[in-house]
Amino acid sequence: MATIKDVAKLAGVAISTASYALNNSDRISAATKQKVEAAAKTLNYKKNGFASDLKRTKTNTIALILSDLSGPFYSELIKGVQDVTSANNYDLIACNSIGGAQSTAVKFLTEKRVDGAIILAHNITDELTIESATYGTPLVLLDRYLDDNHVYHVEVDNIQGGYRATEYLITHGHTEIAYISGPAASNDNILRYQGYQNALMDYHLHLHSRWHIQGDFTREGGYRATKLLIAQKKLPHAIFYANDEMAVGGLHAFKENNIRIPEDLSIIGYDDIQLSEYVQPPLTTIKQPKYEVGALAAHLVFQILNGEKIDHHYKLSTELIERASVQPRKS
Amino acid sequence: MATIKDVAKLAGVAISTASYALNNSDRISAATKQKVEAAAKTLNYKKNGFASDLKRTKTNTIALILSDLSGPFYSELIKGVQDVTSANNYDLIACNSIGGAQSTAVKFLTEKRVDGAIILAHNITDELTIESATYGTPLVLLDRYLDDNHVYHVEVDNIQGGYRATEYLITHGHTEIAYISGPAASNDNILRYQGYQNALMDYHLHLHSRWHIQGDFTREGGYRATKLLIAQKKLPHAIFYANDEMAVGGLHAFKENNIRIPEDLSIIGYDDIQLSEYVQPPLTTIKQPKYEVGALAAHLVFQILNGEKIDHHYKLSTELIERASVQPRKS
DNA sequence: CTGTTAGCGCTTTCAG
DNA sequence: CTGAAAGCGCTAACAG
Repeated sequence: MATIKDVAKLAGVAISTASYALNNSDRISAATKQKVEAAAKTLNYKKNGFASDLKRTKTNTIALILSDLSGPFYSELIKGVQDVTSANNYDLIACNSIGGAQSTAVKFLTEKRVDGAIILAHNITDELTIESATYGTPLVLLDRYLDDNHVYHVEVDNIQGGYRATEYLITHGHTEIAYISGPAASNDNILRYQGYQNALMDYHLHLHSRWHIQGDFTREGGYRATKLLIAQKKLPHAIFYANDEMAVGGLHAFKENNIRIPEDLSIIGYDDIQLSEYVQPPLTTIKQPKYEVGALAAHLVFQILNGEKIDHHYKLSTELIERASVQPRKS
Repeated sequence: MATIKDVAKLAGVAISTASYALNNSDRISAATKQKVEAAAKTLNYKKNGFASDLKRTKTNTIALILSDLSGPFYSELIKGVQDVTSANNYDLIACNSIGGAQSTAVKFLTEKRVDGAIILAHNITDELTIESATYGTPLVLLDRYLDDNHVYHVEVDNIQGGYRATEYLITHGHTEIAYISGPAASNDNILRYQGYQNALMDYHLHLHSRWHIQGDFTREGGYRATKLLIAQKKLPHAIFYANDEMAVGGLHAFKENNIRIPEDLSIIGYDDIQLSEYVQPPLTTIKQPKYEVGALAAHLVFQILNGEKIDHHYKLSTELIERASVQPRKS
């Protein structure tokens, strides 16, 4: 492999000259520059990125860490991150955190291979996160809260979202509203449930534990939870699924049991995934500003990188998307 | 930032000793190792990944290059890649090729930041690809063919897939079959069309140019192409959409015009995207073995990395998924 | 088992 | 405008 040394030799100049020429410094005469470039071309010279990163002690790349690269992608979020990253002339790489401490994500975080990172992956431990943050890599967390001076947060207001969903159901005349939850450990889930409770309370409705069914954010889980609900003799008026995937699973269950949505029962989801528009009936749901989350997170990284003092916490709000899965209750 | 030098000093050993200790070499006594590790801990030492990559001249990571990180993800494909990458103890990063020569992808390819790459991105030029391959990075191309000694290919048999789709329509009694194509430049599209032509020929059916409508693989494009088809006075018996996205768009168009699928007209798609199962009616389509493509591609990278001599070309076959959008023609 | 030392390939002062 | 030289942080001979 040709190095800059070879290029310099072939061009008949000093190494530093070659380096300057290749990096478009204006200290180099046009003629010299030509020579060097020609030499580089004939040798098929490629700069070694690591060597220069090492020297400059910065990488110009930030990482987006996700629990699973192959998972359901937050496509909009990525787009947000991507747009501002490239606007700042930085590179973006995505890596997964499968494998915990052995994962690519941890390695990149830990070995200073990136200048900053945006994390949306529950399986990176808090300790590791703090540790990485401490030594100077700006870290923006998207899915949980960590009280550390070097860690920043952007979250969407899940309490408000949960509240809106529930309130919408209530104002459509439903009073018996079930909540099919995500995994108990999920922060998002806890907050949405919080919103659900608040709404119930504000409208003086009772919270029945029989209508809090455990799900897990998967379609399958939504299906099972719904079956369970159906197995209980009495149905609620409406169901708030903690995410759309589960609502889709629920739809299957209802179909199997000949329960019509929204005639017999209204349902609302959360997330506004692509599918929700196509399912029968189209799902009314709470949409999160995913693009904005991504863009904001990336912005923060750059502000921190620039040494600006900024807040540690940002909260974005949600939007209700009305489709056809909720109907006023005809009493 | 603490370096290995600091660690060595604090531990009272030589730099090399520290390095060995940190890398679990068995040449180091347990006691020394303890000392070094303790020192590293108190200094919050993190190895600098680049420095060691530079020294070892390998990175242990391979890249998966996609046209757009935020695009419709080939989730299964990524999973395939991921599984074999981590089985080989390698890291995987995904980067996007938006921005052409300025993109992260090109930078990583070109600056030797990865040991190998799998490319599924039309916007990386052939020249660049070959150039990168030439200097030794194993490259596996997923979406096109390039005749270069250093470039490897895995593709799914699109001719066969196109043939199957068309044949399926024919054996259901349809003789006037339209083809809504992808972008003219797309290799996949060309091959699928080839299969379509072959099937028509084998069954002695005519190829009418009025039934070859230009699309672009997007939902919107499928919608427009379908509108166009509808605007012509006569409808075909069936339509083969070069991908599912376009078929979904087509469905919208038909709905608007009160044309019932599959009663009035049968349609078949290609890809088996997640949506196709949920759309009304569920889409009959050609499924590609995406996971296998990903896994095989990653396998190849490692074989090449190990200096094994392997074929330059692999072809996987497709599968027809029967759902409800095709109906036998009642003449 | 431990220490000395020579680079990996590049950037960047600092003198010409 | 150009060149010599000093490292960035780490690894791996090699010699004790």
